[in-house]
Amino acid sequence: MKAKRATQNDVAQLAGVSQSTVSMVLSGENSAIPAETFERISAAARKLGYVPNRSAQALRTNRTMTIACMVPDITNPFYPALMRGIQSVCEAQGYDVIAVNTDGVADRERHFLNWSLQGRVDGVIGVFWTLRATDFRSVLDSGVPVVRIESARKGTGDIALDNIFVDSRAGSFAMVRAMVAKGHLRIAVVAGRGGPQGVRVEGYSAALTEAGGVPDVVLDDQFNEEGGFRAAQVILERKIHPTAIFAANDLMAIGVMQALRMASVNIPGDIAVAGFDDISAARLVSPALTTVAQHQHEVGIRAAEILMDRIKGRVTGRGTAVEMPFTLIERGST
Amino acid sequence: MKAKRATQNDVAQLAGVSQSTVSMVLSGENSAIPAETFERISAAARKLGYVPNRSAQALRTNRTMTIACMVPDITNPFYPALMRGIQSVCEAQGYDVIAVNTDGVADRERHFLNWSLQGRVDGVIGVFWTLRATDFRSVLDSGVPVVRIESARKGTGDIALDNIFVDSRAGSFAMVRAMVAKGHLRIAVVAGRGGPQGVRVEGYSAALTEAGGVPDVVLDDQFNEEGGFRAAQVILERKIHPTAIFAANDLMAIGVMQALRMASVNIPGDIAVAGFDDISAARLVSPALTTVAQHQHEVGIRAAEILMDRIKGRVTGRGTAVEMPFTLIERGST
DNA sequence: CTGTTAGCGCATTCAA
DNA sequence: TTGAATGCGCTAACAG
Repeated sequence: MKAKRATQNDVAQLAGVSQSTVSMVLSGENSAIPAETFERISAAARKLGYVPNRSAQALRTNRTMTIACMVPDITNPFYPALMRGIQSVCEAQGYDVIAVNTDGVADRERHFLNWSLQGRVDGVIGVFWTLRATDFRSVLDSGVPVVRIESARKGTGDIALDNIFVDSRAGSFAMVRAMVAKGHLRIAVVAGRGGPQGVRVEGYSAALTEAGGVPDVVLDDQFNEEGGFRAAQVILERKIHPTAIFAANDLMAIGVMQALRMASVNIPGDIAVAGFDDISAARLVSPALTTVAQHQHEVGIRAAEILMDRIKGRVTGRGTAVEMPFTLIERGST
Repeated sequence: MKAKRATQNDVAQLAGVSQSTVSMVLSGENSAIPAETFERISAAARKLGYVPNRSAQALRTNRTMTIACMVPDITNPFYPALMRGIQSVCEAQGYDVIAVNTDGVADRERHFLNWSLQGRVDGVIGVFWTLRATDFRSVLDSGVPVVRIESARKGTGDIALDNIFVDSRAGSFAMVRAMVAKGHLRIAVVAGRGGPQGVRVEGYSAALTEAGGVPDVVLDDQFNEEGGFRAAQVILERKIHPTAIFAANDLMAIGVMQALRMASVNIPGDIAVAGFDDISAARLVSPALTTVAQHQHEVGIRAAEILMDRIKGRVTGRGTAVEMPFTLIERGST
């Protein structure tokens, strides 16, 4: 067991050449290598089952050909979809994409961001809930680009931190306005504590106030179905119910729907429900969920393109902020 | 820009000690270091913003403190849940967990498995659709343990490949038998082509034949909602409909339900539907989906424990096969 | 207690 | 066209 892996040295010995020649050949540097030597070395490598050691390679070249996708919670379907978009771009350029869970907590966000300083990845695309622009300074200074996915336009000062965002506030605003247009005025909002949902609540409040309604915010610690479920129960316990509930993300909206269904509340007859994100489950629940699409796959693609531009040096200088569109998707739940 | 990162050498110089002393101190080897020196070095490190280079560390120690979770498709909610289980165990022991998408295709499965040979991870937990036990030989021989998550008991010969599985065939069998018990005999099965769903179809066929029914298998290339949706449409085009549809995973089942709903077919009145996996969406669709739970979170935990035992050398020798239980979950869809 | 020495496996310059 | 030499940043003997 524990056979040592073959190194270039082993290959060189077997092929009767020097290690550096092996390196040349196996690096694919076409240059000036006689077919005969080439063949001999390749054969030796194959015979020994030679596989390059990436740590050594990385140490030497300072490149890992790996991109990290850092997200709060991979079990939220929003993120896997994002990752797929990123992957489609990065892999086409020869980069592997790995995903890690930060749980949206400071320690872990910092921990994984540190990977960049440790030379483990060549670039980062991530959703960070606690880190601020300045937290990225050292990473960026060390030459590892970062693209941050945000929910509002953010300034990055003179830092080379790229932002890509969908304007969540505007999305919420539009959604709530649409609900108002349908005759709702008593609209409650259900959101997670912390995280990025503050701006969505803001948009909600603005639209509702504008229409003459009174904001009614119910928060829960969890951003998922459970949180939505609990929040909805809180709402249902009151004497007077809202005519509509807007959830700050689809997972919570689905939880809300479940609670309503359990309480035999008709959707959308008694209470309409809307969400945010347009995860794939949104159109599968019944009634299908009205929501604000963020087009996460496209966001991932665009983010990856921005990152690649930095990595390839096609873009330098201070960070950019790219806005991506949202779309109101009206389905049966409203 | 591109400030070079501080190395132990830089720290040593600033602290007026040798590089090896810095290594000792920063590696946390408590041993015999005077508090004074310790402080001086720590201060210097802090001042320079020293961060260890993991590539160098890995090259030297042959350990990365990283575990890879390799799955076919991270957008299938089954896998993120699995990953969470793995994470809970590995991180408690100081290992980071990363996730990668193999798409269940041979090239990519092999590509990522190769990571192990490249010294990028210390262990692998994965779901592999195309690789066979012998494909893991070289990786295992090189000292990187692999735990494979399977859908049936598999022999691993004398290879140190650990398996953990839920008996999918038995799960399907039980589910179909339960459907038969409810009076269904014309039961169609909807499954993806390739992948692991063959054994589920087997279990279905066995149970149905036993009851005197005739297997009716509808395949699609995709394992997700889309595939299920298409397959259901194929079924609905026929003159005679089944009274129940069993889908080889929940995603497909949800697609089936969507197709039925669109065709105004009552669930479960006209056609009952059942799935496999018990992803979290299963209890959120309407009617809630009857399914076979695989307890992916627990499977992840157990798999990680097995992996850690190997990594820590607590277990050696040929591979094991651990069976995990499934549970029939009856909900509104049947 | 701390410094010296020796690589880990590879890419790369410089000679030959 | 190939080889010898160097060092990436770090850990781990081994001396002192």
